[in-house]
Amino acid sequence: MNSGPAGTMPESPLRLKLSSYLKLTDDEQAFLAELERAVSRHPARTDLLVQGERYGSVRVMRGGWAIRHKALPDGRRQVINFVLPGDIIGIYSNLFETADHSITTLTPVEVASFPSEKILDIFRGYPRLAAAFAWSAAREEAIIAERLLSLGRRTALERMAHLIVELQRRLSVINMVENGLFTLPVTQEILADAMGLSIVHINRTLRRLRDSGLIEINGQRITVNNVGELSNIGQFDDHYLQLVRGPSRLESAFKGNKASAKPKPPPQPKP
Amino acid sequence: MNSGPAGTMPESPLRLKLSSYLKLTDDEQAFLAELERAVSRHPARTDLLVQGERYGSVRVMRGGWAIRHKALPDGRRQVINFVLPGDIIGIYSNLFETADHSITTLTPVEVASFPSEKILDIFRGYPRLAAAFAWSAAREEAIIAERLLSLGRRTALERMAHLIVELQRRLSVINMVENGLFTLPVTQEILADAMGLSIVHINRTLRRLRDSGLIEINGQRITVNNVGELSNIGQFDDHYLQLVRGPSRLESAFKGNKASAKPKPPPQPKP
DNA sequence: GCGGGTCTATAACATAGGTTAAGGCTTATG
DNA sequence: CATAAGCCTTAACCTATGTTATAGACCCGC
Repeated sequence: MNSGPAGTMPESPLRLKLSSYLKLTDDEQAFLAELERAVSRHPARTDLLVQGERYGSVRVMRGGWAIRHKALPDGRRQVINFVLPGDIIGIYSNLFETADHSITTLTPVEVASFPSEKILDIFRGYPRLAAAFAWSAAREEAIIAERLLSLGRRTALERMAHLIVELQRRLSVINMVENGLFTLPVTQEILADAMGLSIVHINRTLRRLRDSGLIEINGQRITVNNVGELSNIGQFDDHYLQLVRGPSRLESAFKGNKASAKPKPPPQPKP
Repeated sequence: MNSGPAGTMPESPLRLKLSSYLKLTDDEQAFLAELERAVSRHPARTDLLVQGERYGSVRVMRGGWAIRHKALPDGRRQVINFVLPGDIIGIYSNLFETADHSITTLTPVEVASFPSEKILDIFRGYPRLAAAFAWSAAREEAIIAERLLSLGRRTALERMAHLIVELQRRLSVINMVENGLFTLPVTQEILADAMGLSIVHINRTLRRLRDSGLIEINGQRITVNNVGELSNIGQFDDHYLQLVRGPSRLESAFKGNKASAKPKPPPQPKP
């Protein structure tokens, strides 16, 4: 996992993630570091947020894993997404009265938080950063949409293959994969709830993947031996993850905008 | 459908929708109207956006239905969401290079569009509107997450019931439901792709709902006879739709912020 | 007013994935 | 050190949903 010299601020996964989209200026980096300063720790299996409760501040995962999940009144549960280091919890959904989902830690976790109102400051003062945050939010939505495609149209085997490749890709960006090996601190029950399958069928499916030599699992360590084949099986197309792809569209948007920003100052909102 | 006197600007569904969240000032309404001025029409079964192509401007649905969908290389398809009047296409995903999904019209459609860069203007000049847009985006994500729960954990009958109630609710906000009756311009094939089911099973499921008298269908007109029971079956909880619920959290956020906005002007971005 | 397309409807049959049950392994605990 | 609590694993059996096939209704262009 990420760690720095004791007492120092370790590398920020959020910064790493945003950097894959946009080269941040020193100024922006400083502001970001400021946002992430108030850090708290929580043990594994703790609720950071509970369906129906009010949102507090905006949270940024700095280390550890969590899940975002929704439950039906009768107890059935769906994991919406895995929350990884660098992920932001409730940037915009903070605008809701109460949460329509829960967030629960899977491992001990380190979370930074800042008051929701800061978002408005970002909008006004750091438009590039605001766009990077919006990009991150859009990416999260894209991940969920892709998962919807999985649950709706992929078979169990395809789903599992797809998920494993996705997690590997997402973790790579924040330097949490080494030679196809990463930590997957997730029980088969949670996998089942994430893939819309039964726990037994998850087991069967993992067995098939292991038997065909595509992956290896010992404990919470998983090794991906053949990403290519796994991607084929899952019909994985990294498009939706919006990883590094040439000069950012945003850069040019701002170039075009810089000009218009001076001659035409934005109108003042009426109180 | 929405219509106004010929030649006049008809009521804006986007304004209606946002108003359910936030009372807009005259100024904000004017700006919104300006954003929606450039209107174009498209026939049914037209692609407004194709998976893999570049995004153009930001689009606002003013009338008609569309679907947002993703396809697998082998042709299987998942409808991610229904795009209804008042919905915004690609506010933030515009920040991506290319689209990871397609948008296709189901009916003739009226769409307003404005250049992506305007979003930055909104951020800077109309923070309340920016928040309302963010609310709308977060709501859309919540809808997708709820759909994920449906596909993962609800049975076919429950899914259909849930979808029907959801659509009725969403359409109500923009005045497109009368006495439980609304237009559903959707083939069973599209329903199948939306619910992750086969077309045959959609047919069976609709039949059950019709036989139990909960709904009536003639052509594209659907009547919901018993929302209560339908909601029960689908375990429908309108929480995720974030409909009117008391004094908006946002209002107070801005009250709190108004004070700090003056004494502490937002820092200038470095060019 | 006729052929062809599209959509709904249903029946008969097939299967992916669910359920139940049971054993074993590991770690925690008194 | 014995018991319990989680978790993984597998087998046997079951069912919700998929597949294939066929027919009829409707609409459209010529």
